[in-house]
Order: sequence, then C-alpha cells, then structure tokens
Amino acid sequence: MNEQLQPLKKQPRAGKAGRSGTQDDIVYAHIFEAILEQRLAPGTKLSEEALGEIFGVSRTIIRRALSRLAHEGVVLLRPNRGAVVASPSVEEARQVFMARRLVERAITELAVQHATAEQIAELRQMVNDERDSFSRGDRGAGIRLSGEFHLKLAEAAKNTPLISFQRSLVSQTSLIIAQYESGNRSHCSYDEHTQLIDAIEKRDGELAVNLMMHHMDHIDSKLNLDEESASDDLHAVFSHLLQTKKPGRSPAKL
Amino acid sequence: MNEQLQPLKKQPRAGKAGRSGTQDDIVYAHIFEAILEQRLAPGTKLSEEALGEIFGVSRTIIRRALSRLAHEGVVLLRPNRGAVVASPSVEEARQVFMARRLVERAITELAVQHATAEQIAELRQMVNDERDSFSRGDRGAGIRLSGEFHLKLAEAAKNTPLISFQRSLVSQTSLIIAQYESGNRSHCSYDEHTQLIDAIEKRDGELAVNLMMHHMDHIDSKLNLDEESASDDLHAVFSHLLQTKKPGRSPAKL
DNA sequence: AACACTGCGATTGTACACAATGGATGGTGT
DNA sequence: ACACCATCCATTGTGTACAATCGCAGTGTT
Repeated sequence: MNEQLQPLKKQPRAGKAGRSGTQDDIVYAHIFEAILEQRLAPGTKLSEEALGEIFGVSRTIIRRALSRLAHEGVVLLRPNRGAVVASPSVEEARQVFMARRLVERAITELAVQHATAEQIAELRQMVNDERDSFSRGDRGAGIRLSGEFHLKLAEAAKNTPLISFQRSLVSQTSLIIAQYESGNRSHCSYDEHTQLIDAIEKRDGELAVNLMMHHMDHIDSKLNLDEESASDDLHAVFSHLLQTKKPGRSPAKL
Repeated sequence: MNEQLQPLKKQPRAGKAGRSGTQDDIVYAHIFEAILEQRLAPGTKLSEEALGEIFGVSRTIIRRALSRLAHEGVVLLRPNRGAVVASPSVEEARQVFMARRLVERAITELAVQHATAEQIAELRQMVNDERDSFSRGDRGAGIRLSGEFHLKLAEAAKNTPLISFQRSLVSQTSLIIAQYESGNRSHCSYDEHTQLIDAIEKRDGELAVNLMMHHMDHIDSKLNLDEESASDDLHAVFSHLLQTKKPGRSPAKL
C-alpha cells in the first residue's frame, strides 16, 4: 500500500563503498540498520518480493542489496530458499571476536600514527551520539553507533583492506551483541571509547592498544558465550525454525 | 561463435562459499583464474555482453560474477562505465601487504594449533603442484597455486572471517605480483612453503611464524614497490588508459 | 495410525526487453 | 584551423516475464 520512498536518514555517508547508485545503497542501508537495531530478528526471512514492495523497487535491487549483506555476513543466502537474517552460532561468534581482536589491535596502532585532528573530532562526535542514544533508551541505535565508531577508527588507520574487513566484522559483532547480550547491561561503554580517543590524540600507542584490548575483553565478557551459554545457545541453534516476525508462541511446540 | 561451456577444471572445491549455483561459480572462477594468471592484463575492460557470449550465459550471471570479483578487489566496477581488471596502485599494494602480514601471522599461529594431518598432506600436494607449474614454465598457474597454498593454510586456521579476508588479500596479492614483479625471479619460493609446512607439522609455532614473516619479506622485496618504483608506478598510474587487450602501440601516443 | 508419494503453490533463478547514461564523432561557427 | 556543441551509438542500469526449484499439504497404502 504505502511506500517508504522517503530517503529517511539521508546522511551523506561518503565513507561508504563509493557507489553513486542511490537506490542500491538506500535499500542496503535500511535493511542493514534494521538488522543491527534488532528490528529484524535473527532467522527472519527476507522475501525479495515483499522487500521490493516496501521500498518501491524491483527485485533486482533487493537482490543486489541482499547479496552485499550476505557477503558481509549479516544475511544468510540459501540457494532456492531465500535469504534470512543471519543467526551466528557461538562458534561463529568466537571466531568473529578472535578476528576482531587481531584487527582492532592493528587499527589502533595505525590510527595512533595517522589519525588527523579532524578525524579525532569526528570520533568524539560519534561518542556523543552514542551516549545520547543510550540515554534516550534507544538500545538498537546505540549498538549501531558503537559499531560505527569502531568503523570510523578503522578509516583513520588508512588501510583500505582493513577497513573493509572491519566493516564486516563490526556488522557481525553488532548482530552477535543483539543476539547474545545478557540483559540490560550497557553493552559498549562509551567512556572507554572516550579514553581511547584521548590516548590516540596523545599519540600514546601502547596505552591505546591496552585500552582497546580491555575494551574487547569487556565486550565479550558481557556475552553469554564463553561457558554458561546453554540457554541462549539453544535459542541460537533453533532460531532458524521461527522465521516469522512474530516472536509469539513458536518455541512452545518444541 | 563457439561457446566454452565445457566445465574445464570442475574440481569440487567444497571449501568455497557453499553456493550450489554452478553457472555462477564457473563464470566467476574462470574470470578469476584468467586475471590471476595474467591472461587478462590490469586495465582490461570486461564487457558484460562479450563475457556473456563467451560463457553462453546471460548478462545477469556475468554481472553477479563481476560483482563478486569487485568485492574481492580484483575487478573495479565503475558506475555506468563497466568493469575493468583492477590495477592496484603502489599505495594500495602496500596496504594489502601490510594487512597480509597481520593476517598471515595469525593464520600461522592458528594453523600450528589446529592443522590436521590430512590438511598438512594437502598442503604438501599443493606445493608439489606449484613446483610443477614453475618447472613447466607456467608462471601464471604458479602464481595462482602459490596463492591457493596460502588460502589452504587459512582454512587450516579454522576461522571463517579470516579465511574470507585472506581470500581477498591473496587475490589482490596475486594481481600485484603479476603486475609489479621484477623480471623472471622465482617469485614465491616454494621451498619456503615446504619449510613452513615442516614447522607446522612439528607444531613449532615460533619457528613457523618466523618463517612466514621471512616469506612475506621475500615476497615484497621482489617487487618494485618500495623505493625505485618510478617506472612501474607510472605504468600503473596510466594503465587505465589502455583498456584494449592488444598491448601493441598504445603507450606511444603518450 | 503412521509413513511415503504425488501434486500444488509459492518463491527464487534466469533471460530478455527497454530506459538511461556516457563517450565518440562529425558538423558548424568564429 | 581550432574549439565548441549537438547528435548518435555503444554499453550499462532496471524492470518484468517466464522457467525451475523447493516446501508443504493432501491422499493413498501398509
């Protein structure tokens, strides 16, 4: 019936893949945001036709967007069976976090060397936005902005392959956090982000790396992955069964 | 006229992205191989219609394959202007190598921990194939197989995101080697690969990492990147101008 | 009553037709 | 003769129709 063709957040995010194709990027960004803000639960089926109707574009565009999302790991593309929001297993989550430690360490060291004053100012701005989101109670936006902070940091490292990889890792991390985070703990403490920026601004590489590693420790210590992951793990294992958007009464029949 | 629909190397490469779509993967793999074996020079324009005719499929398939290749960094997708084989600049090459050092170190450490006897045997087989290619004088296949060795090593590390990243890095590295390697030096000495396997089999992590780092040193010491990169750099800068496959008399008119 | 098989519906996979964009070429004016 | 501009052509971008595939439900049999 009603189409959502209003550009919504048409922020000139020039740091993206550089594509000038607006339609493409809008659809991509919207689905991406919806997943990361947990408005689309893991396991939700993403019908091409339905999405095309929502965004007022043809399946061709939707298909490209889904393909990109699949390549980043936030969407699972099953041949002949359509796309679903990815639901990372515990093992996958651990692999992502291992890779992130690796990348974040390198990014931090490089950012200390290369970050410009302007980029540092932008980072501070992002932390502000993040804090605002959490104080506003918008957990989904907070998770997303926290991820974008780490992505911005990667841009300061001035290494294109690393940026690309980091984008994929951050996306998956956000999905994992949305899925596994225990309760209502402030998941990615923004004051740690502030301290990190301070260290980078002072060009103190060792301190910055230490802070980042502690930050990583905090993040996955808040998840239920490591030992007592029975309950949420079970949820993850069977999440592909409840593919409808209604989280109502599906698990009962197990 | 004649279509190349024979599957050619239909090796059951199960380690890929898991897609069952054969057409898709065949086209992708063929273009990929052609680029890495330097049968398609950097800057060569990849016309959708021409490729579709060659492989006997529609432009839809070609487009998907090109999109995947673009995401891996071996193809450049210019909006409304078509796809060309990527021609990495010196700066891009250095970034790729920096990222590779990072990833290879981690992969080596993980492979020492997790590699199975079967995987080690496969690695040895790949080194044999690589040596055969070089002794046969097939430099292109050698470069490609050398890359696949590093990719196989990544699979032994048992970390999906790292494997995916490594695939992208190795692809771009092969392209860089094909573009910048000086003369006829044996670019990726396979005996270093053998030594590396030995260290992994003995589970000597420290030795393996040292060997890998020296291996990386050797690779980019053979390229003309670091200082005296004037001539080849110039070639890279202007390679997007000579987009035809005929390397005949294009640079003269400069 | 439970299992297996077959037909149907829905959704994705592919090809093709049309629209839009960019570059090239030829003409004209100064 | 050179530069500028308009038109044409080639190539890509997008939408849509048709074909193939898979899951599911209904039906029959053991």
